[in-house]
Amino acid sequence: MAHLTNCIEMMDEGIGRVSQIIPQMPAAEARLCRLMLMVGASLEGELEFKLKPHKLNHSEFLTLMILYSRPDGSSTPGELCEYASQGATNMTRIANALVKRGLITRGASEEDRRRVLIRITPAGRRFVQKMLPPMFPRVATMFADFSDGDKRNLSRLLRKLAHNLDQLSEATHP
Amino acid sequence: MAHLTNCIEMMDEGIGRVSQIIPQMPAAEARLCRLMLMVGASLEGELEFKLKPHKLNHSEFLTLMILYSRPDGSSTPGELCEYASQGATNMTRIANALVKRGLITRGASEEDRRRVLIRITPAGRRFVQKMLPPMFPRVATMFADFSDGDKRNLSRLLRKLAHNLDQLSEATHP
DNA sequence: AAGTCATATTTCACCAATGAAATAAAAGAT
DNA sequence: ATCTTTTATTTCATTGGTGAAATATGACTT
Repeated sequence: MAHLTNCIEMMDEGIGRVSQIIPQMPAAEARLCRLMLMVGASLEGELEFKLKPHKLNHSEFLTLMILYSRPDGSSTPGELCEYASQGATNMTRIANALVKRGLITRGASEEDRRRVLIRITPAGRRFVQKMLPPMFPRVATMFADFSDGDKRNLSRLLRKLAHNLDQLSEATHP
Repeated sequence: MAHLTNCIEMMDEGIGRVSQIIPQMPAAEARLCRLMLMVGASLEGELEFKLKPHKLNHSEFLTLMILYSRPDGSSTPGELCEYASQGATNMTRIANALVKRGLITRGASEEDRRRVLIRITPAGRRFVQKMLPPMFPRVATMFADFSDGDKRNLSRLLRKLAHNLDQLSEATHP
């Protein structure tokens, strides 16, 4: 039988029993949390699996994609840190790796010479355009049996949850 | 401004631009993937944050909770590996850590003496019962503005996605 | 009884990620 | 002109997970 489905079944029963011992527990919400965590981890695994042949990890891929998606194909380490949710140390490492492979370049900014301008190269663009399309079928398959309404709904609910998570972390680890 | 919301906005624009360059891309589905990955990672961070004061990591917590949720409070390393999605080596480590803290015990099984019976201790139960309730408010807050229909829908859609992911990985990395 | 399979642990080596602190360089403020 | 702030890099130590191979033990098969 399939792994994720197995774990979910197990989790359902487990939470059922725990909420009998501890009735104050918000059982439905706890289930949703666990579901999100499991599916998220599985999706993460899926992605890493597809990236491995290209010798990219998630952060490198994300960084490259951010650059690719920029109108001018460029950004700065600080900005990339923010959007790729990485520390500065790690971003330096990521940029090093991508520069070494010729997918991006590093250069000093004209206006503010403290800043470093990171720019995707033509080779970087070609690389993305070559590696992306083979992923499409699998992504499409994941949502193959989702109606348009399903997709809209999932999108809406995830965004709502994201908003609440932001509020939470802003309130506590500010 | 809030971090996750920021990243999502950025992602939305990025995918919009990429799908203009590469029109075959399943843009809506790609968005859902990224959303899942972002929210999942954030939730993971939330959880680790709540576990840190108790000096537990996610795998240890999950293992302990599986035991706690069992009618008889016991399991075997192999089974725990499966449901906690961990390798055997890691499960040995996890069990070591929990035994050292007196939260579980290890003993030989009666029926099959190859097996090791892992059992949660009374101290382990008390530990769980003490650490769990303080998490409830935050979990509840995450879904505070979700209607019952919202929750049902999210649950349904995540399970559907989980099922598809299982199919996918069964077909490819079998 | 011998051989094979199943279960768990240990050891070892390794890689990925993380993050704090020190450093460097340039911009901005007073 | 000096001090402060911003930005990026470097260094270093640590953590966490991973995985292969060897070992030990007991069960199952014939």
